[in-house]
Amino acid sequence: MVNPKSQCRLRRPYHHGDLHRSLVDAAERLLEDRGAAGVSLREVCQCAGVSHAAPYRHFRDKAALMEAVAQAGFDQLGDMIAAAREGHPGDPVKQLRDAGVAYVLWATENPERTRLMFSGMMKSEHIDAELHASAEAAYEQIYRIIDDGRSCAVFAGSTTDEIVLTCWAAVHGLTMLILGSGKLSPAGDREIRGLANSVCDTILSGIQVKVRDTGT
Amino acid sequence: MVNPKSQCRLRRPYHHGDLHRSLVDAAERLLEDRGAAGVSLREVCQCAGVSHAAPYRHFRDKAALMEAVAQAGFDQLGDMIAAAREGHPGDPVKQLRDAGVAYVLWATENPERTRLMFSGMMKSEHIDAELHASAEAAYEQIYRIIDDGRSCAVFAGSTTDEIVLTCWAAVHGLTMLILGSGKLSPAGDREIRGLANSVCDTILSGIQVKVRDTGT
DNA sequence: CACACATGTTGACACCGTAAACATATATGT
DNA sequence: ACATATATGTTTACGGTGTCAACATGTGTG
Repeated sequence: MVNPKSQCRLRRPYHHGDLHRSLVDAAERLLEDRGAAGVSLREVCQCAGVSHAAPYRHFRDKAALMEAVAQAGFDQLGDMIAAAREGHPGDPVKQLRDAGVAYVLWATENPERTRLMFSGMMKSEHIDAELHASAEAAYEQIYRIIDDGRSCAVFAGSTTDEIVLTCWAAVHGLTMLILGSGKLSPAGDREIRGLANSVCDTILSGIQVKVRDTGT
Repeated sequence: MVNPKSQCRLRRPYHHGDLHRSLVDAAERLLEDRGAAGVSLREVCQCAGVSHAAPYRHFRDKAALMEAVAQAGFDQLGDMIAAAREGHPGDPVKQLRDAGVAYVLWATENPERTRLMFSGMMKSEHIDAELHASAEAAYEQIYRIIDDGRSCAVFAGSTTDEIVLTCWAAVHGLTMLILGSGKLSPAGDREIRGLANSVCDTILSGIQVKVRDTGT
């Protein structure tokens, strides 16, 4: 039941269609190649082809818009980890390794989004419930890997949560060091993969049940 | 050789004395209880009792001022780690554990400064050489711990740098998760200490030379 | 077809970072 | 000692930003 007029509505209808989405996309693009400090709401608007006050019909704040961007990031990141998990059914070690590498790779490919996700924005105040849920979902993926590993006596350690925390911390920390310090700024995926694997190795050798060493 | 006038110079001499320092201090205070987004150069000025353009005699930028704050942070952090190292001479395991705990504790006590240090500010562009040096010095402390540990066959692993990276990443990652996600927001030092120790344990059990298990 | 409502626009405001022109205190050379 | 140069702080001004209120324009519903 399409209004005949809408068939030839080719240029900027007064109503934008899906501004919410367009704004998030524009903000995402702008964020990734200008850095968080360099993204202005007004430019996002201009980039989405609307006036500078339009976003206020869809987002409470500039902060709220950025929260939406962060949430989208968490969803993507969670999917990457989920994929790693489903890629090696029944093999928690490989799952964990792949998940770690995927985490680092995604983050280095989306540095600004990653920074946004983890620093400050969601810091306190009134984090949106949805954002929190998305972040939780990503965490959940790793939790399952570790929990499976403990069920089949592959991983050892006091608590699942404790192991998850350590793994997440190690991978996340590596990520942040790569993104942040300028100290580590590996050129390509290959080197990043190497670092990620190295960190995962150490962690794994710390949480795997020790293989009985029967001497030479 | 004091000018007689200067003896009774009790209120605001036209020249501030040590504005550089005052500005860094004010920025630090303001940063820690308003968050990075809420610190305006103008308010820093007002807080230091000078006009809003005064900083430009001492800092190229607002960014440069924040870099100075970050640098001070790295110096403090490095000192904490150095103290942990010197607290247990000849015992790399304890050194590493204490350093890790000190790291996390300092960071949670100075959350905004920590966020500033590691996210974005130093990201690229033209990081000040001094800042880089301070960050490097902190890293150096951990390097020495690991290197000592390898020298006396306490730690095992391919490269010292690789182990340092993993340790730093794990501790730094834990820190960032505590600060960032809202997921972990431990109330007091006790719980933070517990988490830090837990992470350090796992790492240590991954990098220590395996004790020969001779059976039950 | 009239009216309510959602969505987008315009204009205004206070604030911010920055720069140029100006003022003042200290240092330096003679 | 005094004049002058330099370092440091102030004033004024400008463009850009986030946000809000008033207004305009479509869309849906009786």
